[in-house]
Amino acid sequence: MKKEPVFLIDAYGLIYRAYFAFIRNPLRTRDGRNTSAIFGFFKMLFRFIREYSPVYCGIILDSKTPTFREQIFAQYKATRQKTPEDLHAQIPLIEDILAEMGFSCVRLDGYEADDIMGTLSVRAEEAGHDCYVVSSDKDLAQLVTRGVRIIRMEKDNFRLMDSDAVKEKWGVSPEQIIDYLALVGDVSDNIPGVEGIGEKGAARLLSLYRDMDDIYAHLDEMSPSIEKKLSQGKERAYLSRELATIKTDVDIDVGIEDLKIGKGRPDRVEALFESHELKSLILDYRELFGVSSGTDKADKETASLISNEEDVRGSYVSVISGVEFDTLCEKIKSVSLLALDTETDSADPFSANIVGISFAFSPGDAYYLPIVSPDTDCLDNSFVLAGLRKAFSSCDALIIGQNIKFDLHVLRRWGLDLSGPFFDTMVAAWVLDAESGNFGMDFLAERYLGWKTLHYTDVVEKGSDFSSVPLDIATSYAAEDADVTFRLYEVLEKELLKEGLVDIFYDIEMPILKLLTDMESRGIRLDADSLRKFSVELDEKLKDIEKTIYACAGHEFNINSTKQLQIVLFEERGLTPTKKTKTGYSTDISVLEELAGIDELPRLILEYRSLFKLKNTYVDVLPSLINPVTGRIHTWYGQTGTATGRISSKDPNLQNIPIKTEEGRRIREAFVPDDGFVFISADYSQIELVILAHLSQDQGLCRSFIDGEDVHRATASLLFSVPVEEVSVEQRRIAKSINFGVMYGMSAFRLARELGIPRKDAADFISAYFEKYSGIKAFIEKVIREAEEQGYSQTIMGRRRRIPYINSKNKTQKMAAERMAVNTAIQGSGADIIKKAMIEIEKLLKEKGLSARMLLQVHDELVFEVPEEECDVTMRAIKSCMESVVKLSVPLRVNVESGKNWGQMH
DNA sequence: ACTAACTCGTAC
DNA sequence: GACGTACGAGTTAGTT
Repeated sequence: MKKEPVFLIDAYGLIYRAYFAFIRNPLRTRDGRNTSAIFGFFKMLFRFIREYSPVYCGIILDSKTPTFREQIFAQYKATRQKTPEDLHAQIPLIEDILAEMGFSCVRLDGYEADDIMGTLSVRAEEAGHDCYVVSSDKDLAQLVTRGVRIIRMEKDNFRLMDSDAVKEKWGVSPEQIIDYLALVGDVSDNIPGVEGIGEKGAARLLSLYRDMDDIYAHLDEMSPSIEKKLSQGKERAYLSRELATIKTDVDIDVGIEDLKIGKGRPDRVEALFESHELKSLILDYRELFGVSSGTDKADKETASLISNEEDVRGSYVSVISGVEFDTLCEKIKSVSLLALDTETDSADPFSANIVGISFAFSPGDAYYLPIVSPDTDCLDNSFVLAGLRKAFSSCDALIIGQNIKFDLHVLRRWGLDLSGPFFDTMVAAWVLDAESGNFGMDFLAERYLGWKTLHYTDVVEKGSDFSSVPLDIATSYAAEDADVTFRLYEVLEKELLKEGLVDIFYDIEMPILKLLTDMESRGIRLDADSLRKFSVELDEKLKDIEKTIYACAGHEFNINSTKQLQIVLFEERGLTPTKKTKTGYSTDISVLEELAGIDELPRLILEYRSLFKLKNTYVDVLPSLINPVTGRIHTWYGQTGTATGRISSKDPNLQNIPIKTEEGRRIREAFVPDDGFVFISADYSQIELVILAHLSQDQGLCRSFIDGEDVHRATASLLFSVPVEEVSVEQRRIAKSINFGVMYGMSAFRLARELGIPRKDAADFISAYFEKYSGIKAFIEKVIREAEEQGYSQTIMGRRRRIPYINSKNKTQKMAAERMAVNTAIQGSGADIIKKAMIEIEKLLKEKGLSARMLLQVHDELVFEVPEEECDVTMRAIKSCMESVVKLSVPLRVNVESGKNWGQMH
């Protein structure tokens, strides 16, 4: 009869894996001890036992003292991070539990677990047992023979690997693994390997030659570069081989019979699990080891504790019967607050299909309504849709959601329209603290509720989606989201009130949310054919320039690699670098422009770059983003994407479509209105400078706007003391640079570079500017002072942004913070104004019965699609609406134009 | 193979 | 070090 197999478990491998699996969300006892490693280790061990029912099973540990490998090579594992203290503390606890369970733990000073496993595997095989080494370390593959195999932990599965599997995975046989490792090296163990030989190269060499000696005996057959690498790395290769070789003859006093799992002491095991507050492991343990429960009392306590845990989760209801659904609908109709969250099969709001909807009506009272489920019959979809439609139409609750714009799209495409009012917890958190940059629900739950949520990745397998999550898990995840959203609402609502941000939130951001949803779902039409033609033209031009560049450089290279370009420009051609980056010399546009006068190549690179950018960022991408259902492009407007209050746009970003160059403008021209419609574009004239004038009340700046002058010309006139009509083109250019520079806190260094003048001259311009515009100087100082005192910068409508480093002792940080403070006051006010205008325009259009559709917002510009016959009246309405949305002490002017494409206007 | 950091370039 | 706010393409170096 065949002998029972012997299993050897690499304990540290499992322990590390368990600990880091929970690293973002560690398990802790009530008094704060980390128990992630204990929990994860035994979960995995139990799963292993369930699958393999081992009789012989040794738990093998690494030496606590340095091993012989460190003696050979001091750098061995030198780059490893030190074991975290809270992990280290769990190891003896794990050993204790294992001992009480009846497992033998084996370790030996001076040797790694690998060496012990190697030795015991040989002994097991000799004694006629099959042997399995449980580890995910690829080094162990060298132990594989006919009788020895390895079991790798992959995600949640165990994968058995024999000789063929090793060959398939690494391309070499188990006997060659040592040589393979010696050539490739190992980053985590800090084994050097041969420099320049990677996995591919090593596998190829070992398919041609038996082993390393064989390789070195035939160096003359190699290509020159491989030969060079090998001969230079010979010493390291042989050292690496020694390090990678697992010992199979360690002098250790352990026999196979010692590995037999002994009789455990269940009461002690359970007490230990209990002391670590890991009750679910007790159940697993009892089930696996067939332990009859201990005393009645302990049993009852445990059972009640476990059911308590389940009570919290179990109160989330899966809605799968008609009666439950009816009850849910009744609730929707009668409540005044309702949190909802949709689950979908994709993160893209314009293609995602609905998988389920969760609702919460008060803290803890949450429901999950599955639409699609892998393991449960759902209610008829059209029945559910009809029922929800009816319920929502007679619902007047405040609808609460996290990133609810997404849900609105999904529901709308499913056939369910919600009209609000809305409360978006993500937007609320952003209004409260835009600087934090994180508005994800998991983060907010932790920050505002101290609640650790189930994470999406805990529930959905990688590469899969929510439609394949079993109902009970889907319910605990989805209903928790709705529950947490509801609870966040309660906290955030109070915070908004306390911080005086209620108006911004309810009067601006929530109406904007609705508006953005409409703009996004309308989308915009694109003339894809014209772009495809353009793409071909660009491709030809690029190929030409590429050839010219190679000819000019004398060889081919990757033009897109700044690293290679640096070599070509600054080494081969001997050009002088004019600017540095963190990693080397800059090759950006300003540098190339300077060099273009001296050398031909930089000019070619400039042209190449601009065309390459156009083609790969816009021309080829935009047509691919046309939605097959609507035939239009649907951008995603980010309402929480900026720290200043602006809106952002992505997939595609329609806020950075080229306009400055003739070639770039062709892309704008590809944006066209629907048949029978024209575009209207309305943009604020110099809005940020107007705001600066208003906020600073600077006399000179206000004057030029009141008189309706060209501001840059007026600035030049003041700066150079010449009459307005005598300002030269050059003078206006300088004035324009300074006008913008001031709002961004530009330095003399930068201005000098931009204008190509000495730094001293630039500094003189700036000080002359502030002398003439003394009100601006005072304004900047005031904004900075307020930020220093309050910790935040404020806009015209009371929106705030925290300025973290405004009181920093570090001068660079401090100055950067000052620039942020000043710019936020201006840029953020601009954002406030156009947002308010958008809301007013939408209202006015509705009142007047005009059918114009707002499509795009580009910070100071709005683009509409209007029926041709309504064009003129709509243009007038929009203009007057935008100009009168705020009362400033200087006129706020708007240019309106109409056109048959986006590029035609301006 | 995937990810993060870096550089560059487009817009306002 | 040196100009604010975004998004995104491509390269490179580091990690699985």
